[in-house]
Amino acid sequence: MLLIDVVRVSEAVTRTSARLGKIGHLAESLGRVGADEAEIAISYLSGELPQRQVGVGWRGLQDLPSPKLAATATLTDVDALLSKIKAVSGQGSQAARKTLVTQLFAGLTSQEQAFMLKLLGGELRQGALDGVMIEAIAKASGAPSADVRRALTLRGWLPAVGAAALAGGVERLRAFKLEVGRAVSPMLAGSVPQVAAALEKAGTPAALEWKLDGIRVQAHRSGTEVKVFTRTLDDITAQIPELVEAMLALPVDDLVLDGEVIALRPDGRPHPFQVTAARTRSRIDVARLREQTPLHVFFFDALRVGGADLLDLPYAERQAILATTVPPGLLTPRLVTSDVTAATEFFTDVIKAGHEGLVVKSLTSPYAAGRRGAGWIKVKPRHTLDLVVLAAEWGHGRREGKLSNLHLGARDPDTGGFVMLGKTFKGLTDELLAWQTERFLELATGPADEWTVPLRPELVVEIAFDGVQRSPRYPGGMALRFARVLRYRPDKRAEDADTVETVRSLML
DNA sequence: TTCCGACAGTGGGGTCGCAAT
DNA sequence: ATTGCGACCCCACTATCGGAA
Repeated sequence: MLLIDVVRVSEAVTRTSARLGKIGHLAESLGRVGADEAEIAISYLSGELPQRQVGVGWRGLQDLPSPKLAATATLTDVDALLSKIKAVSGQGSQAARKTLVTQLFAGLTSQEQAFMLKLLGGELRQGALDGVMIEAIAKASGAPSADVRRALTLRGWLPAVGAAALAGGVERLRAFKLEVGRAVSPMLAGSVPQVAAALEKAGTPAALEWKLDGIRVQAHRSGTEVKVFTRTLDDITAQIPELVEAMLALPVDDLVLDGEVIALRPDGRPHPFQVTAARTRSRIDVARLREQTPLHVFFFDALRVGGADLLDLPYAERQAILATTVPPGLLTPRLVTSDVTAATEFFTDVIKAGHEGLVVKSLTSPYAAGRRGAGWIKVKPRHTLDLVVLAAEWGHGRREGKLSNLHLGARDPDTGGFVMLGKTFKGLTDELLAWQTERFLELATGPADEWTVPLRPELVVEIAFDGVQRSPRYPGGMALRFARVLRYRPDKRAEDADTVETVRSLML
């Protein structure tokens, strides 16, 4: 199949707003693709590369050669070149990489170039990713979408699942099994602001578990072989020897467990997330790092124990098996209750212990990939501050032409000025977006650059956030984590905004 | 007819490893 | 030695579609 065919389908999908229409376009093209190119087509049309990443980002895509006139590149051609680029990037030669990128784009028409730019930049924006592609695969192959989803959970990579479905329909899909050593798509959680609401959604009794602010891990053991995967299915086995040892110490030698690793202080309280992140990303001299900053693992689910697959069991049963498999010290603290008061107390306890919040889980739900908000619901406390809008940035995509991203500042009584604490674009409705664009342009003090409009510091906005973290970037040495807009405060003036001292007192 | 679950889009801060400067 | 880039950890929220109620 030619790349141009895929590009035309992507363009049609982008133009079509109805989801069923998008699915129709995608399914039609999957019906035409050959078996040897199915994985590539599915990959590209769901916005990813078969290589996952090739070491080329926006910077490596500057100064591209002029386009060809005739579209002759096949999917196989393009895929082979991308594999070469990935290999060269791995060896670290920027010049060789640039040569290959130039070669790739020199073989494409302007239409194809535009597509590959978006694909490599991870910004396809055609309104269809995995969720829509699952339905398209189902439609093209004649298999129920539930079977496609199920296979995706077990295999962890949609193009392989799609190619199998196109080649052999539902039978091939049902042949996918959990394989120890190969990552499974992890189950995700939705979120609500209150414990009571979470209980209601999950159904009672529900399991309440401590939410630890660390790194999600999926640990596999087959005999003496252990592998550890992150939420996005990257292999981080080498970075976490503590977890490897913990897995090998278990009395069962064929298992897959789900949990969280986190760096704890000697007193058992958690380090800031940044400490855990740094530890789990470091690959050099891990032996020394683990002495300074040991990682602890807390398991909360069992997908396979002693050769038995547990994914389809209700959570309560998986939990019971987990509890007999791992020692109590490695289990995530939990409480099973129907009582809102008891649940609220448990929430208070976990916050007092310095952790992030709770995950409320239905006792009856099976282990299902991707589906946020179904069986697992997280609850976290929310802080708020009244901050001043210092500047705004022009938005992209559906926010083009709107001032979108806000620069937030706290008042500094010593200087009479404001100290920037970060940015946010979250929480804005279309109406608010339109209003603020108009209002900001009245307050503009002149464009600083192409993207940012500095403002007279007059507007006060109420911001919700999860915490204050140490920042190497911002002048006050601190930044807000997960800041989002709650509402504007027209009743407040900049002089009424919260101060840097208030913010500093929240940083621990 | 209304409601609501799932999905995609729009970006945020921090950190590491590596190549170029 | 420092800087910039790519990748990947953590992530919240709104708009929209279409099936469920």
